[in-house]
Amino acid sequence: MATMLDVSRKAGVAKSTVSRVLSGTAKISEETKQLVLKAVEELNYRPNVLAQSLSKQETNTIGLVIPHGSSTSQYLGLLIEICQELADKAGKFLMITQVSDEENGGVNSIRALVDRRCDAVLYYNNSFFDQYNINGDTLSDLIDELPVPLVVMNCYLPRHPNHCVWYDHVYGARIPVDYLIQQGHTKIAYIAGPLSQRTAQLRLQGYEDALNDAGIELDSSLIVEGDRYSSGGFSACNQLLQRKAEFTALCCFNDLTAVGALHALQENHIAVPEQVSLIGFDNDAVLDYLTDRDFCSAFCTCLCHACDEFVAG
Amino acid sequence: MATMLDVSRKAGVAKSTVSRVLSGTAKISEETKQLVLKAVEELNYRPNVLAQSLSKQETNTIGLVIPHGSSTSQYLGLLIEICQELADKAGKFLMITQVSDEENGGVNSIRALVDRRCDAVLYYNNSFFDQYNINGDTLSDLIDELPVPLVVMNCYLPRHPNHCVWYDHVYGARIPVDYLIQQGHTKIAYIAGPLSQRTAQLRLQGYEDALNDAGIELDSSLIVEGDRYSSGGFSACNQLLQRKAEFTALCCFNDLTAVGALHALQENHIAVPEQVSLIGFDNDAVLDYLTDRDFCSAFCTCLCHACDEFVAG
DNA sequence: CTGAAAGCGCTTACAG
DNA sequence: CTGAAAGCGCTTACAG
Repeated sequence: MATMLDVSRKAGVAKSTVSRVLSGTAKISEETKQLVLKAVEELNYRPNVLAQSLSKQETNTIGLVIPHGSSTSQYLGLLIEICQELADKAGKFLMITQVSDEENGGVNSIRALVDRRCDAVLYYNNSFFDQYNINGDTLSDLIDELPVPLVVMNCYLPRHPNHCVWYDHVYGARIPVDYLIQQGHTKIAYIAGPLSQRTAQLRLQGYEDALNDAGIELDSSLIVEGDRYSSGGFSACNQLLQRKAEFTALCCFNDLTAVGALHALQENHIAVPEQVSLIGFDNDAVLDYLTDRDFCSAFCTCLCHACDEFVAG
Repeated sequence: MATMLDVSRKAGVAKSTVSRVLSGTAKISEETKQLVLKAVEELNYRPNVLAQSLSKQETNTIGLVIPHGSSTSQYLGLLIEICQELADKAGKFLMITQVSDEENGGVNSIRALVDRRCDAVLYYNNSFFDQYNINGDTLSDLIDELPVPLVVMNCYLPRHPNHCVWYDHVYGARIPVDYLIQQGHTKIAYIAGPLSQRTAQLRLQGYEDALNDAGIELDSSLIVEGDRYSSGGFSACNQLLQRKAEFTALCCFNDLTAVGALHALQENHIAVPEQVSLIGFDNDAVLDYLTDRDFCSAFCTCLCHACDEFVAG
């Protein structure tokens, strides 16, 4: 591979002159400039970015750490797409790496990007998939320790409110419930996500808050735990039916759960939405492919917690 | 940020000694080793990977270029996941970057990774999404020119058969058709993908080959073009029905197309599979969420064209 | 076992 | 406008 020294020799100038021509940071006579460009062309020269970065003490690179095990998530692709677009606009190189399936995988990935001297690092905290999820304190410690900015997505860090971007799950989850109440429902059942997960806890909280604020008494027999997949929604809904729970509306942790619940209701000949109003969450792409689109979905289109939106379809 | 020089001074040894302790490439007395490690610890020292790479003339890094606009693709996440896993096993760092939405975006991304001295680069050619798709000749030229190996996925390069991994779409697409023929069907309709795309052409070819080899005459009125989405499958199927085409089986470019076709058949009160056998392609995750799973899917689980599989469900 | 020195391929004051 | 030299933070022959 040709180096800058090769180019300078071929052009009969100093290395520094080649550097100046290529960077355009100094006045160079047209004549030598052409000499240099010709040599660059002939040698098919490309600067070594590693050497440039080391010398300039900056890489013009943003690091992005994506979670492990998220191949099924519809968010991942969107996240990458948006980050790439913003990086392009800012003229930065986006260096993406995925967390490995090992202890401290997340921290290791962040450090790997810092060790490669990214000017800043973005970390998407996936509360669901990573078995080796980084906890908030560790993330906060990292932010304090690292020589470059670390921004964490999908996780609230009390010590570093300006270094994190998170969803307001409590608020987001209560919107559809408020809507149902507004429609006159009082017997509203809820199929939660896996309650060991914070997101699921927070959304359940939103459901409870909405009922409380409306003066509707909480009925624990109307709440069942699902697993965030359609199969969990199916069995959870069956549980509700078996215990003869009375409800006119059913709110679900997410759309997949709602799909499962829909199947269970259909099997039990309960008409949706005539007998039971069904509502999901996420505006999941899967909704486009349902034969029967009998429920609506609340969704969250923006990574910023201020932008939650709700559409009843 | 502490450098190796800082560590060496703190430990009272030479820079080279610190390097040797950290790399473990030389015998070092236990005493100085401890001195060095203590200094490393106290200074919270981390080696600069850029400097290491420049000095060692290798980065131990594999580059992966993923296509632009593929946020909706189920393959992307899986591709990343598998590459990451393999890189981990090999002890390599996987540097991922996404193609920008601009002219020469693909080539630029590949070069960006080479300029960062990746030891090898993987490029996933996405025939559907990239409007600025790299053509085969350009890719072959790149392979010849680049100082590191470039491997292209999802594209066959005649000049570099050992630098590409591709799907055998013709073969893959004929398998379900062969199956239908074997079941006794002779009137088999086909909803193609967008025929401006190579993948769609090749799969249609597979359909035609299967019929030819079985001695069944091709009937162009049984072939309609879709758009690879369910809406295209829906309208394509309606076209077939409007022209009163007679068929006992319907084969589709992919599963989304088949989902659309299913809706159209249902609307026209045509029972699946009693009156029409329906078959898709991909084993798309969307199948798990259908209320009526009345068709089966051929799928391709492996990136290697030798591993196509078929399951009739 | 350890150190001094050269080198990786660039950039950038410093001179002229 | 251009060159010689120092420096970015490492590794690795070369000595001893």
